[in-house]
Amino acid sequence: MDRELLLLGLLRRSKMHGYELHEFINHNLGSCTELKKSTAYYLLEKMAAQGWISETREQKGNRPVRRVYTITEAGEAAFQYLLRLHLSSYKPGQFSGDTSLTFLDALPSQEAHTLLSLRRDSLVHDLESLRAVPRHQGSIQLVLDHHAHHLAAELAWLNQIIENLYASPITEE
Amino acid sequence: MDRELLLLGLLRRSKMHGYELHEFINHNLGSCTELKKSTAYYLLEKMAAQGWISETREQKGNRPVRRVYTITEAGEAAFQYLLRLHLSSYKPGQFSGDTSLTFLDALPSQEAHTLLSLRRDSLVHDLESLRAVPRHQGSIQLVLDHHAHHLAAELAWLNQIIENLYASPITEE
DNA sequence: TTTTCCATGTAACTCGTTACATGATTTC
DNA sequence: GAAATCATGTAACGAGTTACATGGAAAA
Repeated sequence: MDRELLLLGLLRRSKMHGYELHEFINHNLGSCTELKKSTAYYLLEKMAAQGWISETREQKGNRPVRRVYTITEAGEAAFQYLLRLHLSSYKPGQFSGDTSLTFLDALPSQEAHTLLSLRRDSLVHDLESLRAVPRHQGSIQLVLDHHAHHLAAELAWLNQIIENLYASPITEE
Repeated sequence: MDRELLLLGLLRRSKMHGYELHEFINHNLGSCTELKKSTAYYLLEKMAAQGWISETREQKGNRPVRRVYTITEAGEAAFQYLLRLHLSSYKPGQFSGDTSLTFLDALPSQEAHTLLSLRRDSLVHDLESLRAVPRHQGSIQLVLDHHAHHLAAELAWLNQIIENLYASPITEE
């Protein structure tokens, strides 16, 4: 229902074909959301069958026929409904690698330190590349900011944990 | 691979049966992680087949036979491997309802305000119930803290957005 | 005595991914 | 002429959930 919303929302702006949608998402939201090509095609077919979008065909030269999708009235209604539904409630979801944290004390604190430092590195890397993304207009930027906000929060937290690991080892070994 | 790690980690502490594992997770980590009963049974069977855990049977009175699982050497090795693997890298994942944020500007700012306030309410509720959880020892507490940290970050962010919605409406209508 | 808890199981299903295959077109 | 891009498609798989079914035991 989440990815449907995404596709509907994009089709609301302008009609597009599958490849185009996938590309747009990857380029503009790739750092926050992922939508595989096959998933896009799959969802588009499904939504077309549901009557949320309608399909017209285009062809250029000898290339595969483009299936260009337009949002329908039913689709617009679904969009409006889903948007409100998702906006109005918070579902925590999982935070990155929490499970492994559960067992951090199974490791010697020195190794825990090393591993978490690696984690921090990959986090910093993500954060940097996110900040390198050019600004968007409207609420797309909101999503990017949101993501960055969380990464920053995670970084702060990680730093604190790593520091504490020096101060008071939590090892059992 | 994440839930496997969780089950292995718990079985490392003491042997348990499926129901027990599920209950432990729900009671102690329920606010951060979810693991459905059937998923637990399913994974336990799979891991037993893989040789990561071994099964013994117990029975009390006339109740269904308990399948009690013990971690094997192979399981311990897997645990050690998976733990390091997961600890050492950060995978951002999705942040709550980001998709809907992408299209926030499709709503009149007053309604956006109302909806996000609702979202904040549910977030505050989650945060409060998380803080009501009694403290645990060791790194289980780490996970709870981590979760709380993120909820707090999300709350701060949401508050800021909601405020901005007053200051400078982003509506198109 | 009715509800909740204990303890399992399983068949069907959804969602999404992986890993392929095809073939024209543009760019280097 | 090789590589990347355009544009689709599909079969098979995996993880996890839903929804169901079974029954004894303990608690209200």
